[in-house]
Amino acid sequence: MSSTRRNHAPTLEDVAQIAGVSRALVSLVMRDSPRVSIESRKRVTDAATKLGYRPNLMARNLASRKTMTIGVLLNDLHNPWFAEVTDGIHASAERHGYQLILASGRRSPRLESRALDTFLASRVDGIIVAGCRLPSARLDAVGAEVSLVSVGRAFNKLGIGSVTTDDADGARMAVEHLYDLGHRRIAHIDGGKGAGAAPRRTGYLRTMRRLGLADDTHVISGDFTEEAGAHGAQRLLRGAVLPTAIFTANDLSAVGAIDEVERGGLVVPDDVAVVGFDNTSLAALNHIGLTTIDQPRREMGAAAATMLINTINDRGELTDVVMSPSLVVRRTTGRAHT
Amino acid sequence: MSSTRRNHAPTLEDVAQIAGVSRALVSLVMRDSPRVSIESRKRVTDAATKLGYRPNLMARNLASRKTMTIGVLLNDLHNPWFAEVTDGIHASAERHGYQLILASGRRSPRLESRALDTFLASRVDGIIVAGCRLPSARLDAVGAEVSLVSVGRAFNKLGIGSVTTDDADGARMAVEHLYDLGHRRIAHIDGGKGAGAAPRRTGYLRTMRRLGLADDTHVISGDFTEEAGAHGAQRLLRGAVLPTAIFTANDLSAVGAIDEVERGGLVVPDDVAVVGFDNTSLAALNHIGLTTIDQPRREMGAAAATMLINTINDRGELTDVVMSPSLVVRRTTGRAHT
DNA sequence: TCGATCAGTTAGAGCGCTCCAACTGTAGAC
DNA sequence: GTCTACAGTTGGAGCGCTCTAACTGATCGA
Repeated sequence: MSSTRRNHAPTLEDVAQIAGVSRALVSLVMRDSPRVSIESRKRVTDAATKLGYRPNLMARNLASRKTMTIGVLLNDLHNPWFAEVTDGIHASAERHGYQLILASGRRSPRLESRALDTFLASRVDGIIVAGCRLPSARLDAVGAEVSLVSVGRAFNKLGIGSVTTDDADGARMAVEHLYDLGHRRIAHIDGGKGAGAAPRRTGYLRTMRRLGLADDTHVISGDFTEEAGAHGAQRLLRGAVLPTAIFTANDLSAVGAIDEVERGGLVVPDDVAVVGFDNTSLAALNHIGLTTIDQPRREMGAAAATMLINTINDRGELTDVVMSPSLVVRRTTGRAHT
Repeated sequence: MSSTRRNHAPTLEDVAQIAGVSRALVSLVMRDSPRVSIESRKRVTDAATKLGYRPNLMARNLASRKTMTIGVLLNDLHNPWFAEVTDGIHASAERHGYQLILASGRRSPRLESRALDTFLASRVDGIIVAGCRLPSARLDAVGAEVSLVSVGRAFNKLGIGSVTTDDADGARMAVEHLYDLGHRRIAHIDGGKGAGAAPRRTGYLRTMRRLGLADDTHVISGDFTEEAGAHGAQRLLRGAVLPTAIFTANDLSAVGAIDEVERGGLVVPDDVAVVGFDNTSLAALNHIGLTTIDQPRREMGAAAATMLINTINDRGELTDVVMSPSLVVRRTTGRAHT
């Protein structure tokens, strides 16, 4: 063991003693209270730096009954979407003086649930769940104890806020974009039970019907992974009638699908066009150049954090915010040649 | 505000009162002490579930003077490397009963430093920094207060542990692989001051020299980003003598470089071969198929966590662990045609 | 029968901080 | 000169828990 490691970190008491003032005064200085004289302040800060004093958050939070931190539950650290949403949360939280503690659910509802327990035990002031797969009832229970906002999945329930993109409308844009390029046989590889998958699927179906393409409708089930995209594309390639375009539930699946299509000897976008969803950094990689539906990920994160913080401070209500998606055209879509 | 939100969470005291026992007994039950009678245990747990009691971690940690949590500082949530290392840390921490709190440095030393302050204020039992860019002196100061392990960057200092890959050896493998394929003019787009960049650069230089290619040596400065890769490739394409192969400091740069090469009308790997470093999920995307140097990312994370936890419990020392890289050949390298 | 032993339980003193009410002393009002 | 006002400071009670030492009855051997 490092013998240089301090056994007992200095406390308020120690600082007070050195500075020759009361504990309460040191506490005031530490919290930047305006009603401390200049000289007292200096004596205290001098003593504090001399000792290397650092307020103990546990004690502070226990005494003040608030933590100024919000817990953020990320479903999957591997998907860039979460990193981008987190950036937005970070920005807003920082502006309001809140800290973040992150937890990864690693795509497992069990771990997600455990992380929420930890948040509750730590008495965070609020919780944001991103792309969470937990059943609604579980979130209700959590929401009853602390303010909670969900990003990427709507709940439309009192007591739980949400920030989502209009997924159905995004799907509409994707389909219409392909339609405008002359595509008719447009298939959809969906996201199964993942956050936002259902409305994207419905949006696809509805738009196809409206465009008179009901007979060309084809939904293949997936789960937001690259593998699901590849597998879905494989099934399409084996089918009797090849689609001229594929709309996938997210970017990762799109990448998987593209690969499988190319592996089958076809060219994207000439033989098969592909549209993703999310516009993550993955889609933006020039080498991939994926046409996709943009979600304002940073803004969504920021909106969620702001709503949460306002609620915590009784300056607002938890609501369901829906943001607008937009089409980003890159190189995986082009005129239909068939 | 939700009127259903409980104003005061139930405490040990409340549970004790309902169960008709002392506070201390409830505390024992909550910590699964073996010396509580079956019936007492039942009365307490019944009372606890009835009240929806949840131990307050702040209070517990304050009283017990340990937190059973380790702080993990991730430099960049956007780079898949960090997600993969975190998976390993998670696994080990879980096995030892430790919790994780994550923080993102967002590629900014200032934010990294602030996150470390929060960790210290929260009195975490130990800290793991991944890909950290903070100056050595700052980490020394932190390491003096709490056990600290760095992943991806070695310090070779007492009081700071590290888990790294043999970056120089990885670079050797990359260069030798290209050499074996007949390449001679092999350029390197480096990672500047990023973690691990220096040994990779030296490894490249040394190997080139050993292979008698000192005159073909060409280092272009970069910073581990896609843009740096693209920019580096651009400079190479404009140069008098085109290299037949590029070895980049990491996968992200490799992707940027490939794109720029293809944009210049050249074909990878026929005209220019490319080797990355890290073997992140990005390289593994079939659509990219990047030949790269694999780091055992999960293992590195797990090793760091295990070392840290052992140190915390006085069962081990902080050391510098170096893991072995390995070559993963995919589709961005092939025989030299020139 | 008596003390020793032991399982089970408890009171009480903290952990390091915040918050409140109360205090001190100086300045200004009259 | 007294009274109020106010800036600056303080003691002490608590936040919800853990931990130590001590306590209470059984149980048991001699």
